[in-house]
Amino acid sequence: MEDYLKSLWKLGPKDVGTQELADNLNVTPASATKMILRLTEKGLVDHIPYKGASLTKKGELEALSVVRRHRLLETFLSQTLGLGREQLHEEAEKLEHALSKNLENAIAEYLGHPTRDPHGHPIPGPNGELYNETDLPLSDSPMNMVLTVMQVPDNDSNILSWLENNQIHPGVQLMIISRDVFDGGLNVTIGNQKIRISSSIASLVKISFEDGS
Amino acid sequence: MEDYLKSLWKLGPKDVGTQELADNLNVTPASATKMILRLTEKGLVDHIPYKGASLTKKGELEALSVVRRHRLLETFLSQTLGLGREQLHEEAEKLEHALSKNLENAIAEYLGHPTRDPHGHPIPGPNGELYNETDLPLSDSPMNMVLTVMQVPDNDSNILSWLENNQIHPGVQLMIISRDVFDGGLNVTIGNQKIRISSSIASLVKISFEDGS
DNA sequence: ACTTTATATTAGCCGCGACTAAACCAAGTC
DNA sequence: GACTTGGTTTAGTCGCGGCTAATATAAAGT
Repeated sequence: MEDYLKSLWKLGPKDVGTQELADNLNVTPASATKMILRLTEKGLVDHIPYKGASLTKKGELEALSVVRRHRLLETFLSQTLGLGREQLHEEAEKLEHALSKNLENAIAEYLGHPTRDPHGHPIPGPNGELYNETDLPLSDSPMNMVLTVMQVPDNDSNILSWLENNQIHPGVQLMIISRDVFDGGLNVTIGNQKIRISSSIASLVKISFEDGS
Repeated sequence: MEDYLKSLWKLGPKDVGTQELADNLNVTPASATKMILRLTEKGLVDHIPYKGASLTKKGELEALSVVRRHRLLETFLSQTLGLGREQLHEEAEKLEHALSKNLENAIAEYLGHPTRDPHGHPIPGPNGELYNETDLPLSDSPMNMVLTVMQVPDNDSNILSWLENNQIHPGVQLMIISRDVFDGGLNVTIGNQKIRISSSIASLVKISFEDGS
């Protein structure tokens, strides 16, 4: 149930189709429909048959609570155990549903109430507060400017490992040198390395123009 | 399922009755019977109808794995977040089922492969190894000897809070001054305090004669 | 030996979350 | 306007883990 709310949040705020939701959760469309009905019953979701589903205010708060637990856990596991960024998502995914409010608070306290997880994703506050998102996809960013990496994806450990191997993670600075006209691939400098980033990956990395500190 | 294995282990190794098991898990006897049948089916439990159930070798290993996760988590949460001893059990209870082998290993590594949890309970090894238990109940211990507290109970936060308030926790040294003939209550000195410990609580505290270090 | 009593078990139900197979709807095509 | 098509929903099933109510069994007392 919490997984469905989280997916609806991630795929939203637009109406999400059954298929899309099901794919996201590795579940059949039939299962998704059934769950959507249950969530609608509980007042967490608005559902227009044959159209799609979206979170109600109540559902959104619930979803943000799950996201908060997830990202706090990632931060906590990274900080204490030093897990690699590419392992965090999977572990947090399992633990998030078993995290009590108490422990959530203790962890937040311990970490000094962080606002970003190790992938750079914003951590919702205890009441679902989420500050305005201003980071931009690397794929849409201007050339020849110093850019600070702010966010990397969390859910694909292959991509994450590749990024890690190329020193791309939050806080790192880089510059786009050229952009391939045909496929949108980027040539970037990072430190004194030059690497090429495919457009599909570049669209998953978010940057800001300011120094990320 | 894991909870049933854990309870059977805790109440064992004797045959455990349906009632006793059900009480331990806050569940009706009917539910316990049903689960016992399922576990028997899986080869984790031996069941003699109307008699009781006990773990098979396979079931015991599974149970020990759960206990290991539980106690590692308690140790981890205590160490990192500084949770009070009386909060640990409840939180670990929830998380233990969601702890991957990977994370279990990482935590054990981080903690330096501890052999006791914060309540002094032995932590089974990764393959279920459990060293010989030599600690004795305080209630059965001789008077006028320096005793080292080795274990306190983990599952009753009221008792645990009381013990904590009276400085009784693993590592502390105390001495039995006198034993009530009628109810078995103990008068003990601990530091320069004198306190009385009821026999029911004394039977839950385990000690050793050696220095516990 | 027969009956009482306490404990165990079975039967039948519910909710969650998954599945397959079949029916259904909305859209775009001919 | 009828038809194909692709996504959606419904119907029916399963396993897990709970429950209540009814039944069965073992053990103990008369």
